[in-house]
Amino acid sequence: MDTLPDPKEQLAEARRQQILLGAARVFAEKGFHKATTRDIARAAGVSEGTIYNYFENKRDLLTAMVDQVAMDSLRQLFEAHPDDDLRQLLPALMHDRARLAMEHGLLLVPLLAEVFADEDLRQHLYRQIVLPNARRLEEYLQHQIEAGRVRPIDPVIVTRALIGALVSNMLIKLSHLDERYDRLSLDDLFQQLSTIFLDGLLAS
Amino acid sequence: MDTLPDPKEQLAEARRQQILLGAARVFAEKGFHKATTRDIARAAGVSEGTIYNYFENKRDLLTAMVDQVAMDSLRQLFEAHPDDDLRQLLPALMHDRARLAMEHGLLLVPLLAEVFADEDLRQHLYRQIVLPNARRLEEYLQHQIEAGRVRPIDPVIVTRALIGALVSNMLIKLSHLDERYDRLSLDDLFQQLSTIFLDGLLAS
Amino acid sequence: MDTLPDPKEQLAEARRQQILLGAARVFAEKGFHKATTRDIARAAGVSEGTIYNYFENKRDLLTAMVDQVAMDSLRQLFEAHPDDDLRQLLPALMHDRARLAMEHGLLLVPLLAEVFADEDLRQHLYRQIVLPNARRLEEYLQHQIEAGRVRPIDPVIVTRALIGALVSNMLIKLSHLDERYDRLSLDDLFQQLSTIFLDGLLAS
Amino acid sequence: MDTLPDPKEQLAEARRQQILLGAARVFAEKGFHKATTRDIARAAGVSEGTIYNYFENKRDLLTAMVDQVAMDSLRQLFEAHPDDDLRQLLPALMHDRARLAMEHGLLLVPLLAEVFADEDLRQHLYRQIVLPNARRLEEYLQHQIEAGRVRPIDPVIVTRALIGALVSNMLIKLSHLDERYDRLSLDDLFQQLSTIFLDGLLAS
DNA sequence: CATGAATGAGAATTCATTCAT
DNA sequence: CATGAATGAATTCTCATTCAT
Repeated sequence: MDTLPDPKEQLAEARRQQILLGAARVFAEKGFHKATTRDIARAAGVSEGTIYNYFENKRDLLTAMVDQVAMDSLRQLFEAHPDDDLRQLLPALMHDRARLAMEHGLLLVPLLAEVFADEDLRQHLYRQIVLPNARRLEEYLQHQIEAGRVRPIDPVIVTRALIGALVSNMLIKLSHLDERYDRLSLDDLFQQLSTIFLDGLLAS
Repeated sequence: MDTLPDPKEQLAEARRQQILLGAARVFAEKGFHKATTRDIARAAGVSEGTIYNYFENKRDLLTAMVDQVAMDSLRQLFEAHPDDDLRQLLPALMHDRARLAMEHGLLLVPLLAEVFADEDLRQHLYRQIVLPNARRLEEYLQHQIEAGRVRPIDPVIVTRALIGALVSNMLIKLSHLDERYDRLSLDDLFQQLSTIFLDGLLAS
Repeated sequence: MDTLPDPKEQLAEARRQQILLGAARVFAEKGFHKATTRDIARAAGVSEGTIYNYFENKRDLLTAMVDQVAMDSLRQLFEAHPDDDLRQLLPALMHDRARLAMEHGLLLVPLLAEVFADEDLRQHLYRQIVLPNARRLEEYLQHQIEAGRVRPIDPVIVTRALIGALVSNMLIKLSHLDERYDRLSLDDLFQQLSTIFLDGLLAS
Repeated sequence: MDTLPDPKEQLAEARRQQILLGAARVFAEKGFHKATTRDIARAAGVSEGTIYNYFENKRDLLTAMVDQVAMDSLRQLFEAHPDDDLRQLLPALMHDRARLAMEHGLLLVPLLAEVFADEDLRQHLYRQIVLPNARRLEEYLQHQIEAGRVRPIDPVIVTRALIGALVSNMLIKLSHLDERYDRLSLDDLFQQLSTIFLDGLLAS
């Protein structure tokens, strides 16, 4: 229904994906700057020139990746858990985002690197990925607050706090920066994070 | 007791700082990769060659900066708030880390960029800065848990969650990524973050 | 009599002209080197590949243009002014060559550029265009000298002097290099150039 | 008197000349576009990087050459022949310009090529070289016209006609485009050109 | 130690040309 | 013949690092 599968366009899209995948692999291994277009071409199984038939320049590969990840939004999640309370939603949400992180593998790390290094890319990522997804959670929280089921805390801050808490823990786990995380299952991690955010630290 | 102020060494140390400061300024403005040694030399008021009398290479400037930041540890904070409960400690801790971020200004952003891009630097930063500071909080939390004042939640996870929540919010605020943060004082931000972590989201 | 209009060949010739025209337009606008085959294909309304069905390579387009211009020779002019004396012939000749320049527009400039840059092309142009046309004037001058109506000056030198004088003035006028030429009609220009060559500078 | 010979600056100027000379040699041999920076570096006996310490980019080498040639102006000539009439001045002037052409050798040809190809360079050359030199001759002619020794013909046109006549003949001779020029001495060439411009073609 | 000119490896990008469809 | 995606050689320019002065 979206687009008729014009065979030509389909082929082009496949090529795009092929190149993007190759680039992702090389970026994940060497980081953006140390990845040469030669590396990328080789990894994607095309010639260097072909890359430029599908992307403006090397940086454009990054931007395209951001948009790629952005496609995979939270919409389905919220539709699948319409009226759940936070106790069910929060772990599910973490699982979903974690699944995304695992799918895109360590590509996330070099992507983040460039996001920090590049003002424009940072804005691009924030607007394309963070904001649209965050907004759903914000709205959900707002409803819960109005229903009296959640403390009156700024949903914007909560959302970013959640993202930060999740990302930092995932990063440490995936990068094997701290061996204590190697003995910790993702389920346990999400469970504990959920508890923190739901019930707070203080013993009641 | 540490080092007698050998006048020669003092001069050298001053020079080091001078270069580091210049580098920090340029990194903050252009990011690590777009900062040329020429820029740095100019900003520091020395010649390019002189940089290499004090630092191995350009990347070493980054490493040195990490160590610089690391010096400024949490030690004093915990000594100043020995027996405080979390309600006092948490906002103070955030203020302290935020002060650090403001002091080093947006240098943090390019620093983070390279931290993500560079495996070794990532480990270096984690071990030199994150771990030592985190450990103090972990220990503190452990004591509080044992004393029954805090829920039995893994202090390691809590600590990283706190760091992530704080860093993500600060980053958005300092980078002006989201205009809603422009109307939010740091005090309010810290207050809300503290509440989230202390009391949780759920209405009691 | 030359070639029977074989409909197939006619179509091919039309295509050739179509491509050549597109190339001329692009060359005139961007110069030879900055004109890409893609530009040319687009301007000619064909695909890049098609260009290579009609021309060996990009440079061949230039050579073909030279020959194109060469077709338009002075023959008719001399046939139309058989017995005129130099006083009539010279301005007519300048007009004719100027008309040619205007017709081919500023294509001449990038063409000249490559002529200077490319030894082979330079010879090609000299032999295909300059020599055949110049020879007619040389012969005419030779007759006039033998008839005592023109000073005994080397017709070869005179001819090149005339060409140079005409081309340099036209170039400055067409390229708007000198605003004083903007207030000068072509007629006046040719009149003055003719006077110089006919009567010389010295007051008699 | 112009500049105190600062030894450092002198060295730098020598380097500049060294690079310019190398570039001139390569340009003369291969033309501007086919000359690689590698070629130029090798010909100049420096590394590629060094070129860029003295010139903005490859094209800047051309611009610098234009200015170099421009230095060598007609001033001395007019000062040496203050009150001469055209009969002496014209051949002297041609000799002088021809000497210049010989000195800079066939560098002129690739220079001209780029002048035709590059709008900006064309203006640069016209203003830096042609205009200043032409103006002296124009003024001289104006005086002679007012004194009644030269016909009242636009000095601007005459000057460009002279330049064109000289350049075209020289180019053919130096490029060996026409074997008839191989049997013609420069002196004879200049003598005939002078006669044409002074006395005109028509037998008196 | 300070200097900054010289170095040259390295990399992104372009584009004429080919060729399978 | 027409197409245009794929190719990859070729080239300019940058910049971290060295080292003679």
